[in-house]
Amino acid sequence: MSRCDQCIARQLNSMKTLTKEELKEVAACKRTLFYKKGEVIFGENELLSGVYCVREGICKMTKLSANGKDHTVKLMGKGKLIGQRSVISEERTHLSAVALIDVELCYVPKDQILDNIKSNQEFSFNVLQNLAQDLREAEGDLINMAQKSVRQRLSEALTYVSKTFGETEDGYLNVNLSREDYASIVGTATESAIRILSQFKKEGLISTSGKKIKIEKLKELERVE
Amino acid sequence: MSRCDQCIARQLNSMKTLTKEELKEVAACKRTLFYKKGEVIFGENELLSGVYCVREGICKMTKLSANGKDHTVKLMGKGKLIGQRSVISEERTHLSAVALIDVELCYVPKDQILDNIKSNQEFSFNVLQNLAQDLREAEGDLINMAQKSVRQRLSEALTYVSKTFGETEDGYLNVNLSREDYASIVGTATESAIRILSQFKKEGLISTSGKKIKIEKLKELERVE
DNA sequence: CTTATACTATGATAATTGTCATGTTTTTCT
DNA sequence: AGAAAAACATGACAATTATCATAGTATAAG
Repeated sequence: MSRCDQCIARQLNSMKTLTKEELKEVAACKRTLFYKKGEVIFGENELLSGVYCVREGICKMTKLSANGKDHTVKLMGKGKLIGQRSVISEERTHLSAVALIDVELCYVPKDQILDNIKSNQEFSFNVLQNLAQDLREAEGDLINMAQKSVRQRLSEALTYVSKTFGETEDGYLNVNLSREDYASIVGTATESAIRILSQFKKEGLISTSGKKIKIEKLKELERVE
Repeated sequence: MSRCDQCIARQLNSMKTLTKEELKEVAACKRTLFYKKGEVIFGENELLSGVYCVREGICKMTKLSANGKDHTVKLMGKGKLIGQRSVISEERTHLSAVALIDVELCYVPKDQILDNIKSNQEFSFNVLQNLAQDLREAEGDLINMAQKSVRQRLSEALTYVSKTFGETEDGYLNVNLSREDYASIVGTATESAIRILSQFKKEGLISTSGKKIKIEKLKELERVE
């Protein structure tokens, strides 16, 4: 049982507004969990008894479709709280959470979260603002899906991964997702994602080395139509 | 300046948790507004100084796309609070609000809302739950957009309108949207929406009289692929 | 009532995207 | 290192959806 007050991940979400006392309580009841790439944290339609704070790594939130493929609704990196929505609305999960790469998570029982929402006004308002932000992003994604081509969406996925998870010294994306992962994020067939990445390569917008991707011309990639 | 405590619309949202005293304050500062079909309540990228509660009618929340068409993200019927997200996250609007049919709205200054969020814990938690619910719906819509065909999405739009806004005695939808409205909701070209509605007619799933639509075989319409 | 305007309808065609098949390359495991 | 598995790549073709053109129909305004 480690302390929470110096956790970097905590600084990135609503828990930054908790008092020292409240943090001690969280630290006392939390558990640290490790999942390997591909492991399932929870599935669809489950009842959660707590939320998971991403300390290290990235999870994907996915929904299985009728045809057996799954769509990645969003990626959760360091500091993101997984399961918050379900816990707050007291509903079953409608997405599953899967480790996209190896992850370290802190599990916090839901009562700990709900109690703080009821007692700490600053915390509560911060959660509210975060949810509002999430809602804005979800609506933005919806509009992108409705109005933009696969090509545009894939170019945005690449720049998103670059900006959110960074690049190595030699310019490659820090996180190496498979073509299938990209297809699932963009909402297209894996072959289509592969084809368009090949186009981007031919056009000099990106280059690859194995499954590693380097963005060569960011400005032009962002202007793709 | 009318009273709020007996307003039906209020019962449908977080304001149902306000105390009599708080409601009096809201009643004292609110203004009732009327917009005709097609009139704009606010545009994209605006700063809002309050929220709008739908007392009567329906508004659509839309986003203009690069090609000049706009996409309808959601419909706001009786009791829905418009602008709540922007006010809470203290950001500019990213959608515009337009009267889909004639509407009557109550405008409530944002301080009135924010003050109640800070002082009334029950209200605050209710707003939180509503936002969580909205987020769930937005993610659901995103997945539908990614995974379902235009035909499926249109059939869902029809059943949604039927269930949400009801039907007349003779079975026609209470709200008569244009084909263009449906296209905007479904995220397709107007011609495609028209074509598919024609197919539905031929298949006996719906019938029409002028622009009025009647769902003939709900179960089968819901099973459309 | 009639004329203008907006909405609905449908055909023809093009563009985008998905599916299936097949082969190559890369990674992983022993 | 070598075999097996997974991921990547690409062609051929099918299905879906968008776009353009054109015409009919309903609705509102004068």
